[in-house]
Amino acid sequence: MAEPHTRRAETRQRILGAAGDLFREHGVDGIGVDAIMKAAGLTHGGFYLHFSSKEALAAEVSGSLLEKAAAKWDALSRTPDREAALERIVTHYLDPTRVATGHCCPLTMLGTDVARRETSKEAVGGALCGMLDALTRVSPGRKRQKAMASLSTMVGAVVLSRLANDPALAEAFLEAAAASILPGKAINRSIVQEEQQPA
Amino acid sequence: MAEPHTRRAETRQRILGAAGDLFREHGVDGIGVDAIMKAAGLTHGGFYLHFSSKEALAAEVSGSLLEKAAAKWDALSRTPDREAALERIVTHYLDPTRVATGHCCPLTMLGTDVARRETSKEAVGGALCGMLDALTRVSPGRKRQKAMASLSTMVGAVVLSRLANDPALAEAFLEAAAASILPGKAINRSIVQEEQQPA
DNA sequence: TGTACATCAGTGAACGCGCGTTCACTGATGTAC
DNA sequence: TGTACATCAGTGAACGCGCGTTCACTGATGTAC
Repeated sequence: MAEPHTRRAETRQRILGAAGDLFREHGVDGIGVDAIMKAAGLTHGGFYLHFSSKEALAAEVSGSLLEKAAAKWDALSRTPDREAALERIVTHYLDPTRVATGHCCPLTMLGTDVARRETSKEAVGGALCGMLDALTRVSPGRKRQKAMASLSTMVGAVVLSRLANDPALAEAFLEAAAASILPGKAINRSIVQEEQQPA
Repeated sequence: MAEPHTRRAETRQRILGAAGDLFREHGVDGIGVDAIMKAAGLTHGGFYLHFSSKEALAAEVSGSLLEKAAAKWDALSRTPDREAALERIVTHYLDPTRVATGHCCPLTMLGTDVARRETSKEAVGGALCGMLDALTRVSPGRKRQKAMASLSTMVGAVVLSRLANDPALAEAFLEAAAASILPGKAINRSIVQEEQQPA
């Protein structure tokens, strides 16, 4: 239980995880290094053993969060039933409980933060293309332009939903977006919430 | 040239204007009160003569920026030719030079900041509904759901465009969004850029 | 018109605080012989 | 197996700095008589 470089790498991952949660909730400028380290169960002094600066951490967090999302979409998109895959991606992305609790796409919570930081933009570029590739694969006619519009709709709907102070309006944005991307589909909430409903 | 309450009100507006620019560029947490006051041609001490706190300023800036946008859309939407009005709103919103220079919709630049602040959310609620009303008025069939999806697409496209580090990709997001909202319309850039092109 | 006073917008020094970053140190684990 | 040393992850005090906010003061303008 004492591999040489394992402990260090594990700690690093723990810091990345804590930073991901806190950056999403408070924004990069809204939370300090010491709060992140405390959330990771450490003291602030050790931070620079793992990252060269807070900005470097922000870039790496943004990149890794988005890569995780891209990998998920990629896996979902490599299926024979592309129509069902698109529906799964969209319905999961626009799930109201995920949006309301803040467990939603990093693009919508860190988007402006990333846009203001050159290093973060670079770190995120590859994953963004990966998400577009996956979405293109399952879009009608496999049109990239269609995928870009759908992604825009999803991102915008989540941003607007989190910004609306009326809960009904917040949900309406998500539903309108889903209906516009999946025309003719009745939105099947049970797919998403299946484990929460006993009956 | 010395009306009693005019000077104070003018200064207040100057602070609001400077804060609007700087908050959009750096985020609310990314710029200080003293930088805002300096940009308004004042020293930082006088700030609290006009606003009770930085948070209060953030809420008022968000609200007033969005109300300005809502008023513009409202005026544009009250026209007999609703199809042309929609095209104008969308084309102006998605204008690549505006997006690239940061002179674009406050929703896309302050959205996450507002979503994290209860007072800002409240200040913005009315204007958001106003924008939706205007967009509904000029949407096909005057369907509110359609307007909500279109607004989502526009907001998301601008967010993604600012986040993409490849300029071609950045423009592609805007074009894809316009094409999806205005189907069958060839995008007429000359409407937007008419004063920049001599010939 | 002139003087004395009141009002008011703005100044700039000062405050306490929290931030990002550094660094001398600790203590646990791994290695050599 | 035991001792001596090296490595390394993490600690916590300390740094300089910039932040949001306060406040005693200034100087220009408005008002009273």
